Amino acid sequence: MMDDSSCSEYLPETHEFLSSWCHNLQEVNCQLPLIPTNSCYFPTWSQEFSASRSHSEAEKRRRDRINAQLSTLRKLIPTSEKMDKAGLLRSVVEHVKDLKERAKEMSTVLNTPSDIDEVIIEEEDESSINNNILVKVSFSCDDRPELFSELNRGLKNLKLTTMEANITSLGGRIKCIFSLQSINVVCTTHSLKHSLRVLLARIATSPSTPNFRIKSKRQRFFLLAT
Amino acid sequence: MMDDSSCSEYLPETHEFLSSWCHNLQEVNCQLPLIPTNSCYFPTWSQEFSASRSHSEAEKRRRDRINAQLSTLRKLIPTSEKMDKAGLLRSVVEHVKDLKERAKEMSTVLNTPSDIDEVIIEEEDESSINNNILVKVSFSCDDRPELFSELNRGLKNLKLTTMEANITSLGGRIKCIFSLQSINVVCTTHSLKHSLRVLLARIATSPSTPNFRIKSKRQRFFLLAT
DNA sequence: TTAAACACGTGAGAC
DNA sequence: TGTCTCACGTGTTTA
Repeated sequence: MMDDSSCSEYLPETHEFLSSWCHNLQEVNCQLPLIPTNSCYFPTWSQEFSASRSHSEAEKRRRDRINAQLSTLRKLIPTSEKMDKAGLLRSVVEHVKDLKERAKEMSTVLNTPSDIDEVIIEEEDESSINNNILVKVSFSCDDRPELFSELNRGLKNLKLTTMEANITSLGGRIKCIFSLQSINVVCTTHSLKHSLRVLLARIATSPSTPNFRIKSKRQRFFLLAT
Repeated sequence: MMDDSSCSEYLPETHEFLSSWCHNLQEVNCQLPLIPTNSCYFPTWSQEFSASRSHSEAEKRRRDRINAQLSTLRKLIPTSEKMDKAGLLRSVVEHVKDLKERAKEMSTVLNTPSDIDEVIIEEEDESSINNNILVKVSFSCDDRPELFSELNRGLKNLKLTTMEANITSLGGRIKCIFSLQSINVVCTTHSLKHSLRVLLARIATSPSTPNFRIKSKRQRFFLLAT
């Protein structure tokens, strides 16, 4: 009944006209903001109308943001051209599950980094024999330049020496498999494992340096082994 | 002002009461369906009201379907717990791009099946020398039990013998690399390639046996290259 | 005619 | 306070 463009030309007469449409407006749930019949409230109603307009505009922006992502997804998922929103999202769910499963299978088969951070610590059998603590650590997280210096520093602090390391980096993720030996004779296996877990969890979740934004994040491929 | 449960108990008095709220209802855009002041229209309005109710119920079902998929996606995407819908979808887009990229990287590097069906046919250099047609075929599609018998039958029909085959199956996908020799002397290289492409496209898109429902029902589209 | 799908403007609640 | 997000009921369009 009233579009946005006519808002700036709003006049008391218009208000009267609009008011005449409803009575007992407190109870009727109109799509117009409530219009007091006493016209001295006009400025208030005007403000309300403007608020309502900005509200609907903000809501439109929100809808547009969501729909923009949906149409991006549509381009990413083949054969989703003519699907409705729910169907599209169902395909997306399937697709993501699928890709994750395959990525996981691949990492299992090829020992490449998994896409979830993980820390696995195993005690080697020789530990009890040699009176040394020997642990094997498998560690996955996002790759970033400072990772190794942080790892080295942390391991040094824990008085651990690296006997063997196998590092695989793929698609912005990194997987490290270490064989570590403790040179701290007073440390128990239990506390050592705990400290290691804390250290690695910290390193895994520590944010990257601000200027290291992986541009393609996935276009890097290098494979290191020792 | 009136919830669903009171609908079945709708009475003319109620209608009068509701009618009293508005006048000139043709022009006021109420959230109630239009209520003619003449009560002889009551059945019509009742129908309209019931239609409106089923409409809003259907709309609610639609919203629920969409939101169910969104919350499934939320579980699949880490760190998306407290994101709004647009943010969640942005993460999903990123995630899908990421996973696709990684899968592609992997298949490129490791010669494992890609997630899109593809047929690549190359003519071997010796073809011209030996007066034989030798082609190398790289073929990816969804894996299923009948695939090989279909392939064998198809290749036999085209009078092709398999000189060499390298087959990799991973995550419900399969990649076959064949070296094929034509024993049909009257066939041209061009027509042979075309027949092969048709055969492989048919096999790739042919539906699996009903009892072999692979869990990962991937969308497929076709990429042909020579 | 019915049913499904969408965009819209609004009220409620969070912060 | 204002700003943002969400669910809701509605009008419209298409099949």
